[in-house]
Amino acid sequence: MSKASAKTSKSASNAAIVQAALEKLRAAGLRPTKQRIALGALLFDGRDRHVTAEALHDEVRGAGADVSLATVYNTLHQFTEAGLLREVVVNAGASHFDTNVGAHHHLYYADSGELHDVDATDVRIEGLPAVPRGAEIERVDVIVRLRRR
Amino acid sequence: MSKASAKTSKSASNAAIVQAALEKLRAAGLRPTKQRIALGALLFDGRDRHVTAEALHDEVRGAGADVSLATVYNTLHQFTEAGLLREVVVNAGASHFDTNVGAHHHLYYADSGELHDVDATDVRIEGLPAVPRGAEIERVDVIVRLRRR
DNA sequence: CAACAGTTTAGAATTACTCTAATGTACTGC
DNA sequence: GCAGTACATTAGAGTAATTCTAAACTGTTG
Ligand SMILES: [Mn+2]
Ligand SMILES: [Mn+2]
Ligand SMILES: [Zn+2]
Ligand SMILES: [Zn+2]
Repeated sequence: MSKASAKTSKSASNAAIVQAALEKLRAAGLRPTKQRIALGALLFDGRDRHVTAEALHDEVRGAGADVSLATVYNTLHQFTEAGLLREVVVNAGASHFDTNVGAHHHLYYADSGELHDVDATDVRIEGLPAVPRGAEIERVDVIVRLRRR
Repeated sequence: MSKASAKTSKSASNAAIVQAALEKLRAAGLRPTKQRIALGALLFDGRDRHVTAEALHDEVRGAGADVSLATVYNTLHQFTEAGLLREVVVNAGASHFDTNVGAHHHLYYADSGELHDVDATDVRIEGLPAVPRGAEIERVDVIVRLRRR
């Protein structure tokens, strides 16, 4: 594979991903700026990802885009409000933003910080108390904390 | 009730709580210092409590003891390591330290920050994937996030 | 009660994140 | 195409929670 063709095929697949990101942004009523497209292209490529603001910032800059950390935070929160991401808190240090917005739970490797999804349709939780009056459930999170043996 | 007798009875019940805290510390191999006893007396009075470092700091100083914030943090972590407390992370802002160290889950009121315990013996979680090889479960947390309706 | 290990503390440092206010850019209507 | 405007980005300052440092203090042991 020549350098040129590699570059071309990379550009081609990028173009499709960028296009998809752009459409997601429009559908969410967010202006498709250069920065939001760059971040969206990394986040909305079909994989289930769990990113930290810092990690995503490093990643987007590594990919050649010039996006400030403030914009990464702004964008992660806007995406979350738009329902394109979900915020997951597993440790006191930092929030993780999750590209899987369906009902699911997590396996958390405390030592590496890795998060893995567990589809919620397979999981039944029984014996929880009745929802207190005047309150409603926003979400139920199950976190299985794992340790390497 | 006279001022004097109120003071006496308060001192008497305090003495019992202080004594219990002191024994807990010795059993855990922690030197029973003035600061650790003051914090222990607040934490180990039999109630199930969920405190933040800042809140406990305010509380212990309100009770007349002179304990620095650094010591509150040190002590909360030492108590946690000793199994006298457990750390609960429900929001990105701050850690909560839980005096209930038995197996249990939480109801979390997102708006007020309140945490309520749900005994784990009543709760069955089915359909979780097998524990990955090379890993073992350290703990399973269920957090029911509630919103006022 | 001396000696030492363990503890406390003020204040500086770090980390994750938010805010401010100035500059830049995407959309709308012409 | 080209304002005009509302929205977006950003550097850098600010904040909140927590940790670190290193000097002073205290509980325990012999
Ligand atoms: Mn947030
Ligand atoms: Mn901790
Ligand atoms: Zn997930
Ligand atoms: Zn609890």
